Amino acid sequence: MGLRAGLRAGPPEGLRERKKQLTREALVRASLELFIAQGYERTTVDEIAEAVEVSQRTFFRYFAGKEEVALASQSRIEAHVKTLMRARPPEERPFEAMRNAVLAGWDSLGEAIGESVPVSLHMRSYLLIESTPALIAAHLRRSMELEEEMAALIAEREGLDASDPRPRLAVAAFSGVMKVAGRLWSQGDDLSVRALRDLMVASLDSFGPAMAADWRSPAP
Amino acid sequence: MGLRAGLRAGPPEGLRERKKQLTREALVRASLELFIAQGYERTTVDEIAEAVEVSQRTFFRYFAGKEEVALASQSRIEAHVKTLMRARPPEERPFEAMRNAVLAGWDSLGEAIGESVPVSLHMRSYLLIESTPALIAAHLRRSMELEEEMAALIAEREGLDASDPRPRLAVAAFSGVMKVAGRLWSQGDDLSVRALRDLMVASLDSFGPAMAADWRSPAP
DNA sequence: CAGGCTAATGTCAGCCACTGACAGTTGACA
DNA sequence: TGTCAACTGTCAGTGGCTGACATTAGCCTG
Repeated sequence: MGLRAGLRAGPPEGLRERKKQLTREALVRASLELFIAQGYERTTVDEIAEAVEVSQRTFFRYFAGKEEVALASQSRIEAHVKTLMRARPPEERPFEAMRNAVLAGWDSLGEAIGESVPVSLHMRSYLLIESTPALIAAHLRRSMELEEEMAALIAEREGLDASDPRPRLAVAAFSGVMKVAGRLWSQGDDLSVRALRDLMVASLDSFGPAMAADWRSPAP
Repeated sequence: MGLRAGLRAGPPEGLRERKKQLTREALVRASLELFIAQGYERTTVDEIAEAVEVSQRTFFRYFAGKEEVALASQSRIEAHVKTLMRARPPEERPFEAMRNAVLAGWDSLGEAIGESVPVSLHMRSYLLIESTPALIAAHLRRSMELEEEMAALIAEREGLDASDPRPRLAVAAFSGVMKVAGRLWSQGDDLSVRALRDLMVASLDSFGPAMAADWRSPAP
Protein backbone atom coordinates (compact mmCIF):
# COMPACT_ATOMS: atom_id res chain seq x y z
CA MET A 1 0.00 0.00 0.00
CA GLY A 2 0.93 3.65 -0.35
CA LEU A 3 3.18 3.00 -3.32
CA ARG A 4 1.19 4.93 -5.86
CA ALA A 5 1.40 8.70 -5.90
CA GLY A 6 -0.85 11.49 -7.15
CA LEU A 7 -4.12 9.68 -7.58
CA ARG A 8 -7.37 10.61 -5.99
CA ALA A 9 -10.36 8.34 -5.61
CA GLY A 10 -10.29 4.75 -6.79
CA PRO A 11 -6.73 3.46 -7.27
CA PRO A 12 -6.62 1.47 -10.52
CA GLU A 13 -6.39 -2.13 -9.49
CA GLY A 14 -3.96 -3.12 -12.21
CA LEU A 15 -3.35 -3.04 -15.92
CA ARG A 16 -6.35 -5.14 -16.73
CA GLU A 17 -8.74 -2.99 -14.75
CA ARG A 18 -7.26 0.18 -16.18
CA LYS A 19 -7.70 -1.06 -19.72
CA LYS A 20 -11.30 -1.93 -19.07
CA GLN A 21 -11.92 1.53 -17.69
CA LEU A 22 -10.33 3.02 -20.78
CA THR A 23 -12.42 0.94 -23.15
CA ARG A 24 -15.55 1.87 -21.28
CA GLU A 25 -14.82 5.56 -21.40
CA ALA A 26 -13.89 5.37 -25.06
CA LEU A 27 -17.20 3.68 -25.79
CA VAL A 28 -19.17 6.35 -23.95
CA ARG A 29 -17.31 9.18 -25.63
CA ALA A 30 -17.53 7.72 -29.10
CA SER A 31 -21.21 6.91 -28.63
CA LEU A 32 -22.15 10.37 -27.47
CA GLU A 33 -20.20 12.02 -30.25
CA LEU A 34 -21.76 9.82 -32.89
CA PHE A 35 -25.25 10.22 -31.43
CA ILE A 36 -24.92 13.98 -31.38
CA ALA A 37 -23.40 14.17 -34.83
CA GLN A 38 -25.85 11.98 -36.68
CA GLY A 39 -28.68 11.16 -34.28
CA TYR A 40 -29.35 8.27 -31.94
CA GLU A 41 -31.41 6.06 -34.24
CA ARG A 42 -29.19 6.65 -37.21
CA THR A 43 -26.16 5.39 -35.31
CA THR A 44 -25.59 1.65 -35.20
CA VAL A 45 -23.80 -0.28 -32.51
CA ASP A 46 -21.45 -1.55 -35.20
CA GLU A 47 -20.37 1.99 -35.94
CA ILE A 48 -19.63 2.66 -32.30
CA ALA A 49 -17.68 -0.56 -31.92
CA GLU A 50 -15.73 0.17 -35.04
CA ALA A 51 -14.87 3.68 -33.87
CA VAL A 52 -13.36 2.24 -30.68
CA GLU A 53 -11.91 -0.75 -32.51
CA VAL A 54 -13.61 -3.46 -30.54
CA SER A 55 -16.11 -6.06 -31.65
CA GLN A 56 -19.84 -5.48 -31.41
CA ARG A 57 -19.93 -8.31 -28.88
CA THR A 58 -17.58 -6.44 -26.62
CA PHE A 59 -19.80 -3.39 -26.70
CA PHE A 60 -22.62 -5.50 -25.32
CA ARG A 61 -20.36 -6.82 -22.58
CA TYR A 62 -19.93 -3.27 -21.32
CA PHE A 63 -23.46 -2.01 -21.84
CA ALA A 64 -26.74 -3.84 -21.73
CA GLY A 65 -27.94 -1.93 -24.77
CA LYS A 66 -27.65 1.16 -26.89
CA GLU A 67 -29.81 3.10 -24.47
CA GLU A 68 -27.55 2.42 -21.55
CA VAL A 69 -24.51 3.98 -23.14
CA ALA A 70 -26.54 7.04 -24.10
CA LEU A 71 -27.59 7.49 -20.49
CA ALA A 72 -24.20 6.61 -19.04
CA SER A 73 -23.08 10.11 -18.15
CA GLN A 74 -26.53 10.93 -16.83
CA SER A 75 -26.22 7.94 -14.54
CA ARG A 76 -23.02 9.28 -13.09
CA ILE A 77 -24.84 12.42 -11.97
CA GLU A 78 -27.67 10.48 -10.45
CA ALA A 79 -25.26 8.40 -8.43
CA HIS A 80 -23.53 11.58 -7.36
CA VAL A 81 -26.76 13.20 -6.24
CA LYS A 82 -27.68 10.10 -4.26
CA THR A 83 -24.37 10.31 -2.45
CA LEU A 84 -24.90 13.99 -1.69
CA MET A 85 -28.39 13.25 -0.48
CA ARG A 86 -27.08 10.77 2.02
CA ALA A 87 -24.66 13.41 3.30
CA ARG A 88 -27.33 16.02 3.96
CA PRO A 89 -27.63 17.09 7.60
CA PRO A 90 -30.57 15.35 9.25
CA GLU A 91 -32.14 18.60 10.40
CA GLU A 92 -33.04 19.55 6.84
CA ARG A 93 -36.63 18.92 5.82
CA PRO A 94 -37.11 16.49 2.90
CA PHE A 95 -37.73 19.10 0.22
CA GLU A 96 -34.89 21.22 1.47
CA ALA A 97 -32.50 18.27 1.49
CA MET A 98 -33.44 17.19 -2.02
CA ARG A 99 -33.11 20.70 -3.31
CA ASN A 100 -29.69 21.14 -1.78
CA ALA A 101 -28.46 17.76 -2.92
CA VAL A 102 -29.54 18.32 -6.51
CA LEU A 103 -28.18 21.84 -6.72
CA ALA A 104 -24.89 20.77 -5.15
CA GLY A 105 -24.76 17.94 -7.63
CA TRP A 106 -24.94 20.29 -10.59
CA ASP A 107 -22.47 22.67 -8.98
CA SER A 108 -19.93 19.88 -8.88
CA LEU A 109 -20.78 18.47 -12.29
CA GLY A 110 -17.14 18.17 -13.30
CA GLU A 111 -16.26 15.82 -10.48
CA ALA A 112 -19.36 13.79 -11.07
CA ILE A 113 -18.84 12.91 -14.70
CA GLY A 114 -15.05 12.70 -14.67
CA GLU A 115 -12.59 13.90 -17.28
CA SER A 116 -13.43 11.50 -20.04
CA VAL A 117 -16.67 13.30 -20.85
CA PRO A 118 -16.32 17.08 -21.11
CA VAL A 119 -19.10 19.13 -19.58
CA SER A 120 -20.26 20.52 -22.91
CA LEU A 121 -20.52 17.04 -24.37
CA HIS A 122 -22.52 15.97 -21.36
CA MET A 123 -24.94 18.85 -21.73
CA ARG A 124 -25.44 18.12 -25.38
CA SER A 125 -26.11 14.49 -24.52
CA TYR A 126 -28.77 15.67 -22.11
CA LEU A 127 -30.30 17.61 -24.96
CA LEU A 128 -30.12 14.52 -27.13
CA ILE A 129 -32.02 12.53 -24.53
CA GLU A 130 -34.76 15.12 -24.24
CA SER A 131 -35.26 15.10 -27.99
CA THR A 132 -35.19 11.35 -28.65
CA PRO A 133 -38.39 9.47 -27.76
CA ALA A 134 -36.65 6.17 -27.05
CA LEU A 135 -34.23 7.91 -24.72
CA ILE A 136 -36.92 9.95 -23.02
CA ALA A 137 -38.66 6.71 -22.16
CA ALA A 138 -35.54 5.03 -20.85
CA HIS A 139 -34.61 8.12 -18.90
CA LEU A 140 -38.00 8.38 -17.26
CA ARG A 141 -37.80 4.77 -16.17
CA ARG A 142 -34.44 5.32 -14.59
CA SER A 143 -35.77 8.43 -12.89
CA MET A 144 -38.53 6.36 -11.39
CA GLU A 145 -36.01 4.04 -9.84
CA LEU A 146 -34.10 7.01 -8.50
CA GLU A 147 -37.31 8.35 -7.02
CA GLU A 148 -37.91 5.11 -5.20
CA GLU A 149 -34.43 5.17 -3.70
CA MET A 150 -34.84 8.78 -2.68
CA ALA A 151 -38.15 8.02 -1.03
CA ALA A 152 -36.56 5.17 0.91
CA LEU A 153 -33.72 7.45 1.97
CA ILE A 154 -36.15 10.08 3.18
CA ALA A 155 -38.32 7.58 5.00
CA GLU A 156 -35.21 6.51 6.86
CA ARG A 157 -34.12 10.09 7.63
CA GLU A 158 -37.52 10.91 9.00
CA GLY A 159 -37.89 7.67 10.85
CA LEU A 160 -41.00 6.61 8.98
CA ASP A 161 -42.36 3.22 8.18
CA ALA A 162 -41.59 1.97 4.66
CA SER A 163 -45.29 1.79 3.91
CA ASP A 164 -45.87 5.48 4.61
CA PRO A 165 -46.75 7.09 1.26
CA ARG A 166 -45.73 10.59 2.23
CA PRO A 167 -42.06 10.33 1.23
CA ARG A 168 -43.08 8.95 -2.12
CA LEU A 169 -45.52 11.78 -2.65
CA ALA A 170 -42.96 14.41 -1.74
CA VAL A 171 -40.35 12.86 -4.00
CA ALA A 172 -42.83 12.55 -6.86
CA ALA A 173 -43.68 16.23 -6.56
CA PHE A 174 -40.06 17.24 -6.31
CA SER A 175 -38.94 15.30 -9.33
CA GLY A 176 -41.96 16.48 -11.25
CA VAL A 177 -40.67 19.99 -10.72
CA MET A 178 -37.18 18.93 -11.82
CA LYS A 179 -38.56 17.38 -14.98
CA VAL A 180 -40.39 20.57 -15.85
CA ALA A 181 -37.19 22.53 -15.31
CA GLY A 182 -35.23 20.13 -17.50
CA ARG A 183 -37.79 20.45 -20.23
CA LEU A 184 -37.83 24.20 -20.09
CA TRP A 185 -34.06 24.20 -20.31
CA SER A 186 -33.96 21.87 -23.29
CA GLN A 187 -36.44 24.04 -25.14
CA GLY A 188 -34.66 27.29 -24.39
CA ASP A 189 -31.57 28.55 -26.10
CA ASP A 190 -29.13 28.95 -23.23
CA LEU A 191 -27.67 25.48 -22.91
CA SER A 192 -25.26 26.29 -20.10
CA VAL A 193 -25.23 24.48 -16.79
CA ARG A 194 -25.89 27.80 -15.16
CA ALA A 195 -29.11 28.24 -17.11
CA LEU A 196 -30.31 24.80 -16.07
CA ARG A 197 -29.50 25.49 -12.45
CA ASP A 198 -31.33 28.80 -12.56
CA LEU A 199 -34.38 27.16 -14.06
CA MET A 200 -34.37 24.54 -11.35
CA VAL A 201 -34.27 27.17 -8.65
CA ALA A 202 -36.95 29.22 -10.35
CA SER A 203 -39.22 26.20 -10.79
CA LEU A 204 -38.79 25.15 -7.19
CA ASP A 205 -39.55 28.65 -6.03
CA SER A 206 -42.70 28.94 -8.08
CA PHE A 207 -43.94 25.52 -7.09
CA GLY A 208 -45.56 26.64 -3.86
CA PRO A 209 -47.41 29.53 -5.53
CA ALA A 210 -48.37 27.28 -8.43
CA MET A 211 -50.09 24.93 -6.03
CA ALA A 212 -51.81 27.43 -3.81
CA ALA A 213 -52.57 30.67 -5.55
CA ASP A 214 -55.58 31.64 -7.54
CA TRP A 215 -53.98 32.17 -10.92
CA ARG A 216 -56.80 34.25 -12.27
CA SER A 217 -56.50 37.09 -9.84
CA PRO A 218 -53.72 39.49 -10.81
CA ALA A 219 -50.39 38.47 -9.33
CA PRO A 220 -49.64 39.73 -5.81
CA MET B 1 -78.57 9.26 -44.49
CA GLY B 2 -80.83 8.16 -41.68
CA LEU B 3 -81.20 4.69 -43.11
CA ARG B 4 -79.48 2.77 -40.34
CA ALA B 5 -81.42 2.04 -37.17
CA GLY B 6 -80.52 1.18 -33.59
CA LEU B 7 -76.85 2.09 -33.47
CA ARG B 8 -75.23 4.26 -30.86
CA ALA B 9 -72.02 6.20 -31.30
CA GLY B 10 -69.92 5.85 -34.44
CA PRO B 11 -71.90 4.26 -37.26
CA PRO B 12 -69.68 1.66 -38.94
CA GLU B 13 -68.80 3.13 -42.29
CA GLY B 14 -69.14 -0.13 -44.14
CA LEU B 15 -68.00 -3.72 -44.23
CA ARG B 16 -64.38 -2.81 -44.80
CA GLU B 17 -64.24 -0.45 -41.85
CA ARG B 18 -66.04 -2.91 -39.61
CA LYS B 19 -63.59 -5.67 -40.46
CA LYS B 20 -60.65 -3.44 -39.67
CA GLN B 21 -62.17 -2.62 -36.32
CA LEU B 22 -62.66 -6.30 -35.64
CA THR B 23 -59.10 -7.18 -36.57
CA ARG B 24 -57.78 -4.42 -34.39
CA GLU B 25 -59.78 -5.52 -31.39
CA ALA B 26 -58.83 -9.14 -31.94
CA LEU B 27 -55.17 -8.16 -32.00
CA VAL B 28 -55.46 -6.22 -28.75
CA ARG B 29 -57.33 -9.02 -27.02
CA ALA B 30 -55.03 -11.76 -28.21
CA SER B 31 -51.96 -9.72 -27.32
CA LEU B 32 -53.10 -8.97 -23.80
CA GLU B 33 -54.08 -12.54 -23.17
CA LEU B 34 -50.78 -13.87 -24.44
CA PHE B 35 -48.78 -11.26 -22.55
CA ILE B 36 -50.57 -12.05 -19.33
CA ALA B 37 -50.34 -15.79 -19.81
CA GLN B 38 -46.68 -16.07 -20.70
CA GLY B 39 -45.14 -12.64 -20.18
CA TYR B 40 -44.49 -9.70 -22.49
CA GLU B 41 -40.94 -10.52 -23.56
CA ARG B 42 -41.63 -14.20 -24.00
CA THR B 43 -44.43 -13.43 -26.47
CA THR B 44 -43.43 -12.84 -30.07
CA VAL B 45 -45.30 -10.79 -32.61
CA ASP B 46 -45.48 -13.88 -34.79
CA GLU B 47 -47.43 -15.67 -32.08
CA ILE B 48 -49.90 -12.82 -31.82
CA ALA B 49 -50.36 -12.63 -35.56
CA GLU B 50 -50.84 -16.37 -35.77
CA ALA B 51 -53.45 -16.31 -32.99
CA VAL B 52 -55.49 -13.79 -34.98
CA GLU B 53 -54.66 -15.42 -38.31
CA VAL B 54 -53.10 -12.45 -39.97
CA SER B 55 -49.57 -11.95 -41.20
CA GLN B 56 -46.91 -10.34 -39.04
CA ARG B 57 -46.80 -7.51 -41.54
CA THR B 58 -50.46 -6.78 -40.90
CA PHE B 59 -49.85 -6.56 -37.18
CA PHE B 60 -47.37 -3.77 -37.84
CA ARG B 61 -49.86 -1.98 -40.02
CA TYR B 62 -52.20 -1.71 -37.04
CA PHE B 63 -49.63 -1.01 -34.35
CA ALA B 64 -46.31 0.75 -34.56
CA GLY B 65 -44.76 -1.87 -32.29
CA LYS B 66 -45.27 -4.46 -29.64
CA GLU B 67 -45.37 -1.80 -26.96
CA GLU B 68 -48.23 0.04 -28.59
CA VAL B 69 -50.58 -2.91 -28.52
CA ALA B 70 -49.74 -3.54 -24.88
CA LEU B 71 -50.67 0.04 -24.04
CA ALA B 72 -53.69 0.15 -26.32
CA SER B 73 -56.38 -0.17 -23.70
CA GLN B 74 -54.51 2.23 -21.44
CA SER B 75 -54.59 4.73 -24.28
CA ARG B 76 -58.34 4.51 -24.47
CA ILE B 77 -58.63 5.65 -20.89
CA GLU B 78 -56.25 8.50 -21.38
CA ALA B 79 -58.25 9.73 -24.34
CA HIS B 80 -61.38 9.41 -22.25
CA VAL B 81 -59.93 11.41 -19.39
CA LYS B 82 -58.82 14.11 -21.78
CA THR B 83 -62.37 14.40 -23.07
CA LEU B 84 -63.75 14.58 -19.55
CA MET B 85 -61.19 17.20 -18.66
CA ARG B 86 -62.35 19.41 -21.51
CA ALA B 87 -65.91 19.08 -20.22
CA ARG B 88 -65.12 20.22 -16.68
CA PRO B 89 -66.90 23.43 -15.64
CA PRO B 90 -64.59 26.40 -15.90
CA GLU B 91 -65.12 27.44 -12.30
CA GLU B 92 -63.21 24.45 -11.02
CA ARG B 93 -59.63 25.08 -10.01
CA PRO B 94 -56.98 23.12 -11.95
CA PHE B 95 -56.34 20.48 -9.31
CA GLU B 96 -60.02 20.05 -8.68
CA ALA B 97 -60.77 19.67 -12.37
CA MET B 98 -58.03 17.10 -12.89
CA ARG B 99 -59.14 15.16 -9.88
CA ASN B 100 -62.72 15.06 -11.01
CA ALA B 101 -61.85 14.18 -14.58
CA VAL B 102 -59.62 11.29 -13.56
CA LEU B 103 -62.05 9.88 -11.01
CA ALA B 104 -64.94 10.19 -13.43
CA GLY B 105 -62.80 8.44 -16.02
CA TRP B 106 -62.29 5.41 -13.80
CA ASP B 107 -65.92 5.42 -12.77
CA SER B 108 -66.91 5.03 -16.38
CA LEU B 109 -64.17 2.58 -17.26
CA GLY B 110 -66.49 0.26 -19.12
CA GLU B 111 -67.55 2.89 -21.64
CA ALA B 112 -63.98 3.99 -22.08
CA ILE B 113 -62.44 0.70 -23.09
CA GLY B 114 -65.39 -0.76 -24.95
CA GLU B 115 -66.73 -4.29 -24.94
CA SER B 116 -63.87 -5.96 -26.71
CA VAL B 117 -61.63 -5.76 -23.65
CA PRO B 118 -63.30 -6.86 -20.41
CA VAL B 119 -62.54 -4.78 -17.35
CA SER B 120 -60.70 -7.55 -15.57
CA LEU B 121 -58.46 -8.10 -18.58
CA HIS B 122 -57.75 -4.40 -18.66
CA MET B 123 -56.79 -4.32 -15.01
CA ARG B 124 -54.46 -7.25 -15.42
CA SER B 125 -52.87 -5.52 -18.38
CA TYR B 126 -52.26 -2.52 -16.18
CA LEU B 127 -50.55 -4.82 -13.74
CA LEU B 128 -48.50 -6.25 -16.56
CA ILE B 129 -47.35 -2.79 -17.54
CA GLU B 130 -46.29 -1.92 -14.01
CA SER B 131 -44.22 -5.09 -13.78
CA THR B 132 -42.51 -4.99 -17.17
CA PRO B 133 -39.57 -2.57 -17.43
CA ALA B 134 -39.95 -1.99 -21.15
CA LEU B 135 -43.64 -1.19 -20.70
CA ILE B 136 -43.05 1.02 -17.69
CA ALA B 137 -40.73 3.09 -19.83
CA ALA B 138 -43.14 3.34 -22.72
CA HIS B 139 -46.00 4.14 -20.39
CA LEU B 140 -44.10 6.90 -18.65
CA ARG B 141 -43.29 8.50 -21.97
CA ARG B 142 -46.93 8.48 -22.99
CA SER B 143 -47.86 9.94 -19.63
CA MET B 144 -45.48 12.77 -20.27
CA GLU B 145 -47.25 13.59 -23.48
CA LEU B 146 -50.58 13.48 -21.67
CA GLU B 147 -49.18 15.85 -19.07
CA GLU B 148 -48.22 18.32 -21.73
CA GLU B 149 -51.68 18.26 -23.22
CA MET B 150 -53.25 18.66 -19.81
CA ALA B 151 -51.02 21.60 -19.05
CA ALA B 152 -52.00 23.23 -22.32
CA LEU B 153 -55.66 22.63 -21.53
CA ILE B 154 -55.32 24.20 -18.12
CA ALA B 155 -53.36 27.16 -19.42
CA GLU B 156 -56.26 27.80 -21.76
CA ARG B 157 -58.89 27.36 -19.04
CA GLU B 158 -57.13 29.80 -16.80
CA GLY B 159 -56.34 32.24 -19.57
CA LEU B 160 -52.61 32.00 -19.12
CA ASP B 161 -49.79 32.47 -21.56
CA ALA B 162 -48.37 29.24 -22.99
CA SER B 163 -44.99 30.09 -21.51
CA ASP B 164 -46.30 30.22 -17.94
CA PRO B 165 -44.77 27.27 -16.10
CA ARG B 166 -47.43 27.04 -13.40
CA PRO B 167 -49.83 24.75 -15.27
CA ARG B 168 -46.96 22.41 -16.03
CA LEU B 169 -45.90 22.40 -12.40
CA ALA B 170 -49.41 21.68 -11.18
CA VAL B 171 -49.88 18.89 -13.71
CA ALA B 172 -46.50 17.39 -12.87
CA ALA B 173 -47.41 17.30 -9.19
CA PHE B 174 -50.84 15.87 -9.89
CA SER B 175 -49.62 13.10 -12.10
CA GLY B 176 -46.81 12.36 -9.70
CA VAL B 177 -49.50 11.64 -7.13
CA MET B 178 -51.38 9.47 -9.61
CA LYS B 179 -48.26 7.48 -10.36
CA VAL B 180 -47.68 6.82 -6.69
CA ALA B 181 -51.26 5.65 -6.35
CA GLY B 182 -50.91 3.36 -9.35
CA ARG B 183 -47.77 1.89 -7.94
CA LEU B 184 -49.30 1.30 -4.54
CA TRP B 185 -52.23 -0.40 -6.21
CA SER B 186 -50.05 -2.68 -8.31
CA GLN B 187 -48.12 -3.75 -5.26
CA GLY B 188 -51.17 -4.43 -3.15
CA ASP B 189 -53.39 -7.44 -3.39
CA ASP B 190 -56.78 -5.91 -4.10
CA LEU B 191 -56.72 -5.53 -7.86
CA SER B 192 -60.21 -4.13 -8.22
CA VAL B 193 -61.00 -0.84 -9.87
CA ARG B 194 -62.51 0.26 -6.62
CA ALA B 195 -59.24 -0.28 -4.79
CA LEU B 196 -57.37 1.78 -7.35
CA ARG B 197 -59.91 4.57 -7.11
CA ASP B 198 -59.70 4.58 -3.33
CA LEU B 199 -55.93 4.77 -3.44
CA MET B 200 -56.09 7.70 -5.82
CA VAL B 201 -58.42 9.57 -3.53
CA ALA B 202 -56.31 8.73 -0.51
CA SER B 203 -53.11 9.82 -2.21
CA LEU B 204 -54.63 13.07 -3.37
CA ASP B 205 -55.93 13.75 0.11
CA SER B 206 -52.60 13.13 1.77
CA PHE B 207 -50.70 15.17 -0.76
CA GLY B 208 -51.26 18.50 0.94
CA PRO B 209 -50.19 17.21 4.35
CA ALA B 210 -47.25 15.40 2.78
CA MET B 211 -45.97 18.70 1.42
CA ALA B 212 -46.58 20.91 4.39
CA ALA B 213 -46.49 19.07 7.66
CA ASP B 214 -43.60 18.28 9.89
CA TRP B 215 -43.59 14.51 9.67
CA ARG B 216 -41.59 14.03 12.80
CA SER B 217 -44.02 15.57 15.18
CA PRO B 218 -46.78 13.14 16.08
CA ALA B 219 -49.64 13.30 13.61
CA PRO B 220 -52.38 15.85 14.42
C1' DC C 1 -73.84 -6.69 -62.36
C1' DA C 2 -69.37 -6.17 -64.85
C1' DG C 3 -65.35 -4.08 -64.38
C1' DG C 4 -62.14 -0.71 -62.77
C1' DC C 5 -60.33 1.69 -58.56
C1' DT C 6 -58.24 1.55 -54.29
C1' DA C 7 -57.56 0.07 -49.64
C1' DA C 8 -56.07 -3.92 -47.09
C1' DT C 9 -53.33 -7.91 -46.90
C1' DG C 10 -49.67 -11.33 -47.84
C1' DT C 11 -44.96 -12.51 -49.22
C1' DC C 12 -40.21 -11.79 -49.38
C1' DA C 13 -35.86 -9.83 -48.49
C1' DG C 14 -33.23 -7.29 -45.44
C1' DC C 15 -31.49 -4.18 -41.38
C1' DC C 16 -30.41 -3.85 -36.74
C1' DA C 17 -30.38 -4.79 -31.65
C1' DC C 18 -29.18 -8.33 -28.90
C1' DT C 19 -27.64 -13.26 -27.18
C1' DG C 20 -25.47 -17.93 -26.51
C1' DA C 21 -21.62 -20.90 -27.52
C1' DC C 22 -17.07 -21.67 -28.42
C1' DA C 23 -12.35 -20.47 -29.37
C1' DG C 24 -8.34 -17.43 -28.97
C1' DT C 25 -5.72 -14.01 -26.38
C1' DT C 26 -3.73 -11.71 -22.53
C1' DG C 27 -3.11 -9.96 -17.67
C1' DA C 28 -2.49 -12.02 -12.93
C1' DC C 29 -0.16 -14.66 -9.77
C1' DA C 30 2.02 -18.65 -7.63
C1' DT D 1 7.54 -19.56 -16.54
C1' DG D 2 3.56 -21.90 -16.75
C1' DT D 3 -1.13 -22.17 -15.31
C1' DC D 4 -5.48 -20.08 -14.47
C1' DA D 5 -9.00 -16.89 -15.13
C1' DA D 6 -10.66 -12.92 -17.29
C1' DC D 7 -11.32 -10.52 -21.43
C1' DT D 8 -12.16 -10.49 -26.33
C1' DG D 9 -13.40 -12.06 -31.05
C1' DT D 10 -16.06 -14.90 -34.27
C1' DC D 11 -20.12 -17.09 -35.70
C1' DA D 12 -24.70 -18.31 -35.92
C1' DG D 13 -29.22 -17.32 -34.67
C1' DT D 14 -33.63 -14.89 -32.79
C1' DG D 15 -36.87 -11.28 -32.83
C1' DG D 16 -38.58 -6.52 -33.78
C1' DC D 17 -39.40 -3.80 -37.55
C1' DT D 18 -39.48 -1.83 -42.61
C1' DG D 19 -39.66 -1.25 -47.76
C1' DA D 20 -41.04 -3.11 -52.16
C1' DC D 21 -44.03 -5.56 -54.78
C1' DA D 22 -47.67 -8.78 -55.82
C1' DT D 23 -52.44 -10.31 -54.54
C1' DT D 24 -56.96 -10.04 -52.70
C1' DA D 25 -61.25 -7.99 -51.69
C1' DG D 26 -64.64 -4.12 -50.51
C1' DC D 27 -66.47 -0.15 -53.10
C1' DC D 28 -68.48 2.55 -56.67
C1' DT D 29 -69.96 3.80 -61.31
C1' DG D 30 -72.11 3.01 -65.56
